[in-house]
Amino acid sequence: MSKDICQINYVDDERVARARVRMHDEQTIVELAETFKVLSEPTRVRILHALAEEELCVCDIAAVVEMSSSAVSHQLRILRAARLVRSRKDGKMVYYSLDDEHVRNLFEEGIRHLEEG
Amino acid sequence: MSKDICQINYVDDERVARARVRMHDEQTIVELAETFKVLSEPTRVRILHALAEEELCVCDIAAVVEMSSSAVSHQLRILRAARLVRSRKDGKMVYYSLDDEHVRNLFEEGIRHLEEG
DNA sequence: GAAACGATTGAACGATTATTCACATAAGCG
DNA sequence: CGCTTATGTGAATAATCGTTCAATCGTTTC
Repeated sequence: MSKDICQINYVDDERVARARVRMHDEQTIVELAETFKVLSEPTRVRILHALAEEELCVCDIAAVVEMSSSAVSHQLRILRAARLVRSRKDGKMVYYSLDDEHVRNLFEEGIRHLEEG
Repeated sequence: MSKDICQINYVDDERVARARVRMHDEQTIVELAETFKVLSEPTRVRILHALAEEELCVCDIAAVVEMSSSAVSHQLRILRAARLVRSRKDGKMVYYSLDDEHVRNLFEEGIRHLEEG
C-alpha cells in the first residue's frame, strides 16, 4: 500500500500543474493547520478572549471560563506551545497574556467571515 | 455533577469581572471555533490552497492533493457547509472555488504568525 | 520544618473525526 | 437503452483529543 492514490483520470492537466506549483511546501501546510487546530476549540477561544485586554493568572482564567484549573492548565500548555500566549511567573502565581497581535487579527477575520452571508 | 466548577479561590475579582464582561456570547465563540476547526486539517488546507487562484473539479483537486475522490468529496462537503467553498455544476463535473476573500486573509494572517518567531 | 496553595503533569475514559470501502446517483455516449 | 465516468454518501475502523482524577512540584507562610 499504496500507489493508486487517484484511479481516475483528471481532466485539466494544466490546471493541476498550476495548482501544484503554487502549493506551499508540506511543512508550511501542516504548521498552518496546527495553528488553526489550536484555535478550533471553544475552550481555548474563551481563554484567549479572556486574555484579550489584560493578563490573568491560571486561577482567574479558570473562574472566567468556569472550568477546573487542571483543565485550563492543559489548554494553556497547548496555547503556549503554539506561541499564542506568554507566561510570567510571580511567586506561586503564573500570569498569562496574549503573545502577539496575530491572534486578535485572526479572530476579527474569522468573525467577519461569520457575519457575511 | 457538578456545581464545584472551580474549587479554588480566584485572586483578582475585578479582573475576572472585566474579562467576563468583554467575553463574547457563547454562540459566537462556538461558531468561531467551528470555523477554525474546518481549517485545522492539512487536507482541507491543501484543498483550499489548490483553489486559491482558479476553480477546479473534484477529480483535479484529488490529483493535486494526491487523495481519492471519495476522501476529497467528504472534505469538500465540510468546506461547503462552512461556506468556505462554492460549487458550480457543468455536465457531470462539479467545479469548486473559494467562497470569499476571508479564507485568503485568514491564511495570510496565519502564515504571518508562523513567520514571526 | 510543616501545612497550604497555585500550578503542572500523567494516565484513563469518552467523544469526535478523517479515511477507506462499498455502493448509489447522475450525466454523457455508444 | 446499457456502459463508462464523475461525484456523493453511509457504515466502519483507527487515531486524535479534551476533560477528569490523582499525584507531584514550587513557593509562601506560620
